[in-house]
Formats: sequence, structure tokens, C-alpha cells
Amino acid sequence: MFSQTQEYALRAVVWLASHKDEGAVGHQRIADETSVPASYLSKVLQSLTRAGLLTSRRGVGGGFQLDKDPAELTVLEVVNAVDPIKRITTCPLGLKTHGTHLCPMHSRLDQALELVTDALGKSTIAEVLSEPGRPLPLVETPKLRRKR
Amino acid sequence: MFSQTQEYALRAVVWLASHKDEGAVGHQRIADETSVPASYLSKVLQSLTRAGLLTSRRGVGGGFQLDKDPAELTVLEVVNAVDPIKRITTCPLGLKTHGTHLCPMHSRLDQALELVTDALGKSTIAEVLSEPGRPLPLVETPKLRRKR
DNA sequence: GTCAAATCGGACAAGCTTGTCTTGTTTATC
DNA sequence: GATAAACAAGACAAGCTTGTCCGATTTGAC
Repeated sequence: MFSQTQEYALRAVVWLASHKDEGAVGHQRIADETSVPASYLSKVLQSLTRAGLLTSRRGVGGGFQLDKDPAELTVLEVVNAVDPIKRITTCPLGLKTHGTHLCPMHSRLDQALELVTDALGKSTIAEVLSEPGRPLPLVETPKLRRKR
Repeated sequence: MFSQTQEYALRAVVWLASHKDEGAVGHQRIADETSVPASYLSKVLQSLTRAGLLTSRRGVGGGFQLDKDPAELTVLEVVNAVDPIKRITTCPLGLKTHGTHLCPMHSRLDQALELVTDALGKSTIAEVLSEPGRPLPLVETPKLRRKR
């Protein structure tokens, strides 16, 4: 239902959001820390850059950096940047009389897609990063320390 | 988001439901009337048969037939018969401490999948066939006649 | 029993997704 | 300017999805 590429893009963006203060980071490091194939992640990061979610800098000390406020950036935007969710807007059979007024079958499929886009559109990356009662994304949860 | 195969399976099941009284129908006719490649639809129909949604009969006068009550059969069952929606139940990164308690990122993706399965699980084929105010699935809407 | 209609199943091919590799380009540092 | 670190972009390969084709089998009708 969700593609590998979408999953990888989300991992990268979430990771970058939680390391926003480190400046540009190379794709190799991001790949290592998110368990994504490095050479493929490189392509995904390029897509995200083209989509305007990241900035990239070449050369020594270069890398990728989040170019959006995690509190403003939604999961949906990330997903759509690499592999857009395609709503059903016209009859897939090309029936003229269904045109823009979908039959119940396609209407329900599209309603399901709407639920997904709405839900993902309401979740920001910032929320995902700090949700109480859940493990932090991308890293093992450390054992609870006594004080600290 | 939804695969071609799922779409084709739905078309076939909806078509069969609306021709339930015709007995067994060959895949060629179903393909013609639902605009699906005939030789591929044949495979999809076989899947649906293996999944128990259809019955098939070989030989002269054979074909496929719906084996479920359209009022009891949900869109989800059809979709899952050919290409199941895979919920996210364990951490895709294999992080042990996320195990069954997903991080917020995967949790939200899975919540979206839950919305889809819930929505499709509540729509029956019978409902899809006769929803007031919408065109009939799979056929052009006839012009309104004066009386009749 | 022969024939024709139909499913069944496997082999095959095209196209898309995922993943790798290599070459080129940019850039900071010395 | 030389060097090394890094992105950019394209070619290539593997694997899955979609689609085609063909031979085998079943079955009803004559």
C-alpha cells in the first residue's frame, strides 16, 4: 500500500528533523542510521531536494539538510514528494457518463484514499518526533534510568 | 495505492453480482463488459475462485459465478482475496524495542491503513450496486426516460 | 466418440520499482 | 592547483506486477 520509496523518504526526513542542528549530513550517514540502502537513498534524497523539502550542498562538508519547519511539514507532503497518492477523479473505465461523478465503487475507493490523505495531511513531522508513550522513531528505546 | 489487480477483481465481482441470475459466465464476456484484458482477467478470476468468492465450472456452458451473497460480501474481502492490504504490525526496521509497539511514524502509517480497511470492510457489494444518486457501476448511465 | 466451449496452469514478455555502480561535477582545504 | 569529500545523473540489473499465449483438461451436446 505504501511503497518502499515512501517509507525510505519518511525515514530520511524524520531522521533529518531530529538532527536539524547538525547542518548538512551526507547520504551515507543517513543511510546507516535509518537502515536504508545507501545508493538508493541517495536517489530518494535527490527527489526530496527537487521537491523542495531538503537543500543539498555538494563538495567537502556538503550533504542534505531539512529545508522545512518540522512543525509545518506533514507526512503527506513527504509521501507525495516521492510517490504521490493518486486520488481517483475520473472514471477509470473512461465511461463518459461517470466522468467526474464516480460510480459507487470508485467513489468508495476514492473515499478511502481521501481518508488516507486527510490522516497523513494532519500529522506533522514534529508530532511524529515526540509522541508521548511511544518509542522514538528510528532508534532503539533506551532502558529507563533511575534518576537523571 | 490500489493495484490494477484489485481494481480488476472489483470490476469482475461487481459485474458478476449484477448478473447473478445468469449462471456461469465465461471470462471473455466479463472482460468485454468491464474493459479488462481478457487473458489477465482469467488469472484474476482464478484467484477469486481459489479464495472462495467465486465458483467456476469448466467445459461447455461453464464459466464463473459469484458464490457469496452480495449483501454479505465486502469490498475489502474482494481486495484482500487478490492482493491483501498489509497492515504494519512490527517495526519495519526490525528495531527490537519497537517490536509490537510501533513508533509514531509507523503507527500513523498503520492507522491510515486501518482507516482504509475499516472503510472498505463496511462497504458491501450490494451497497455498491445500488447507491441512489450515483451512476451504476461499469455501465454508461442511460438517459432519463419520461415515464416508465 | 467426437467436437467445441470453457477453465486451469505454466511459460513467457513488457514495464515499473527497487537497488547498484560508475562517471562527472562541485567545493572546501591545504 | 591538487586533493578529497560529497552530490548529480545516467546506465545497468534484479525482482515484482501486469499482460499474453499456449497446451492440457474438463464437460455438455450431438
